[in-house]
Amino acid sequence: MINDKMVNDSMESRIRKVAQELFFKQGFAATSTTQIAKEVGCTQALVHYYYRTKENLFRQIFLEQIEAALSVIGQSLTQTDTFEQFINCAVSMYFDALIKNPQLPYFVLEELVSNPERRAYIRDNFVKKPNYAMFYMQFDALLKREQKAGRVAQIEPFDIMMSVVALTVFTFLSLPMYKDLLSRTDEEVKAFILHRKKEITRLIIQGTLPEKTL
Amino acid sequence: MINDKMVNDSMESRIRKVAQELFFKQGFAATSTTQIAKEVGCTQALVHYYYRTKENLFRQIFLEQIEAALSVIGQSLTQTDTFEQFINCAVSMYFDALIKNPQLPYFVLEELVSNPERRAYIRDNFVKKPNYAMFYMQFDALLKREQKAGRVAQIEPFDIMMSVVALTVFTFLSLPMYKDLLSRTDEEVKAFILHRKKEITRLIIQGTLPEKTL
DNA sequence: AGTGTGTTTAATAGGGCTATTAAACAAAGT
DNA sequence: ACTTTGTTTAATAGCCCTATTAAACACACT
Repeated sequence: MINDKMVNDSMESRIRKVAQELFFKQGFAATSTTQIAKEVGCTQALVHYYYRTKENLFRQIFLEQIEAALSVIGQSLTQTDTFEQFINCAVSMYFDALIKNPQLPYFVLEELVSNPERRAYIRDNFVKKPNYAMFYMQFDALLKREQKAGRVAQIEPFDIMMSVVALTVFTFLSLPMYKDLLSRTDEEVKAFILHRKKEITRLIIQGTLPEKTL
Repeated sequence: MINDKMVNDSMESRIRKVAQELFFKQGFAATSTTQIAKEVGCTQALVHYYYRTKENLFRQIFLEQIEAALSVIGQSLTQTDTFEQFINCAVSMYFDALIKNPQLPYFVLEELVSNPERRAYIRDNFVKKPNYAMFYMQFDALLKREQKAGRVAQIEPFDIMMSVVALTVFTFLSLPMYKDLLSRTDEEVKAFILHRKKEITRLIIQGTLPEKTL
């Protein structure tokens, strides 16, 4: 059995892989090309040979991750019909994606918060792109349809999105604190994530029921 | 009119004030004592004269902020009787506190996530202290009482806390993105915060209603 | 005037960082 | 055998950082 990583163990990809791990763990500022090189087992000059600048190396990794994260969201819309189905599906897919990549939320947050230029870059290259607008319009249409049918309360689509993202993302942001402050084992952390997934789905669905049914 | 800051404009406190602003804006790693000194208008040696190390200076600011943030939570319990009142009060106080200090959530998050030693420090000095446990027990008692009375669904107190904190904190974490990615004015940002405050309160209250009333 | 105390600066040691450059190395093509 | 091309290293320039030290400064007390 030969997998991707064994085939692709060139220095270039090893550097990239190690860099990603370290950037995820420590952020951009706290990670040096020297440290990356040491962990890879090559000289620091080689990191610059392949990627020229640290910023360059970082940007490649960052954009790839953003793109992957955004693509997850779009998928859940094509597969569902009712609002409840959509929430179930979206939260589930979101969680599954982040379980495989639990440091992603913090990584993206840190680099977007601490660097205004990166925000400008994301605005111009993602938010303004038709993909994003289309997703939002599709979601808006689904929601309006369900609201007309009396199955969902009159809440702004943006509010629902915000709440779902907040609850989901924060779960992963808080993991290091949950683990260390409350002295939890890895097993307990895993159980906590799955528990929150269920509770978040429940909260959103109940919280968006129309008044009539209350 | 003479206020605190005018009276207390000694170099020591000016350094501390500037340091806090910069740590808030940029985080620990990205802020240098040289930069602090430049902004204050003194030599970098003076920063070390008063605080000896950068870590020391940081820790003083960090702990003060944590302590202030935690004290806010406790207050809302003493003033309320029903669960709905409590949620209203807690979210409101939380929001009001963070509106005055919008960078606090990111600041605390960053330093807790990126530094395991600080987590250990917080665990030993705050989580294990009776204050925190007492708050949790009080909340637990209030919740159980309301659940018995059939006014609140059977949800774990920890889940409710997590959801409230997630929704509140994330609102402020996302502000830079909300502003820049969606090109919002400061006025719009302010309105957004107040809007989210209302929606979050609504979501939590409706999301914790017992089945019978649904 | 002189002494002491606390504040501030200039200078610097010592280290790590990014990025570049020239040289060594390896493998393939001719 | 020689050249070419791509990979890797060693060395280093140049910068910024933290922390320390000795010296200058200011002010109060006697």
